[in-house]
Amino acid sequence: MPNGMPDITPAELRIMKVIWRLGAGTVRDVRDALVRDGGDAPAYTTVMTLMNQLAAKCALHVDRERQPFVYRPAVRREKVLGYRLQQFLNTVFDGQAGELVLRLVEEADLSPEDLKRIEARIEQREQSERGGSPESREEPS
Amino acid sequence: MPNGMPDITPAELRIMKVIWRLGAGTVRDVRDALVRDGGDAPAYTTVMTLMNQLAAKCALHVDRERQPFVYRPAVRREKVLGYRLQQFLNTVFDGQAGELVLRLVEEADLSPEDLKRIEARIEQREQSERGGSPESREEPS
DNA sequence: GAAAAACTACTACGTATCTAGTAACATTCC
DNA sequence: GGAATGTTACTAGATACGTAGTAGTTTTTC
Repeated sequence: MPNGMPDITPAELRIMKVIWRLGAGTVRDVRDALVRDGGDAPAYTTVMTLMNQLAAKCALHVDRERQPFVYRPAVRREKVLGYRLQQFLNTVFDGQAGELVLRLVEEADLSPEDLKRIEARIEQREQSERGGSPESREEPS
Repeated sequence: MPNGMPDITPAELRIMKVIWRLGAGTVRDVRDALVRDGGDAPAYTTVMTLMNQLAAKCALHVDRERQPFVYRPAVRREKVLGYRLQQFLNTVFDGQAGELVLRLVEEADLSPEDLKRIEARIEQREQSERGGSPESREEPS
């Protein structure tokens, strides 16, 4: 399967985040949201350039029937973030997910609730690792 | 405190990783290591360019007494990776460390040993969170 | 329906990054 | 010491990215 995940730049990612939040929107919608979010929003035409680039790489879908054009996500947030995470993990931590998690647990700002959730997830994983997956049966000869 | 962390590009980071591994080395040492590591190593002069850039931004220290010049790290691996992680966390996951860790625990390739270590670290953290200072034990009444 | 406003397409420019070459300089080996 | 080899300094080009303007088109508003 070709991976097909579009390569989204940092500036483009900022746009995607707004669109994911809105569900759909025009250039103006996105630009306004950015203005509201933080002080330093790019110019209207800059936002448009980015959104068209995103459409060109199939990260956004454009409805050109409506005027003004309505843009909506063509890739799911989870997919994109997962891809970025994979890239980061490989390039910075050489794929050593253990080291990365350890660091986060030690240094990152995690609430007690976060910690609980994480522990639960680990339990769950250990559980399924032991008996769980139907694929990984081992038949001793 | 000024942050002072040099901004290291992806290509530069590949170099830093070799130098951290070697402890110290010449341009040739690094280039040879890259050749051995993977198939597609950059040209000798490319490696030199990158190493000089790293020296210019104080990520490497150059001993110009020796010939050929000997380069060694001027920043610690932990610091650099930590900085990158912070940046990644903020730009991609909006600082939501919980979400990031959860994802890793679910999807990343973690060995049972990794999981154990992580659990231990979480325990430790919850411990110190409750009691505050490391020495003060809290006995439930 | 004409003026005003909004929107879109196309182009452009500065900076960063990656890559590597060329020429000059130093070292080594007969 | 002179040729061969290795090293360094400087330069350069290609691509990507962020940013935004201008001109032309469409829509809205009197």
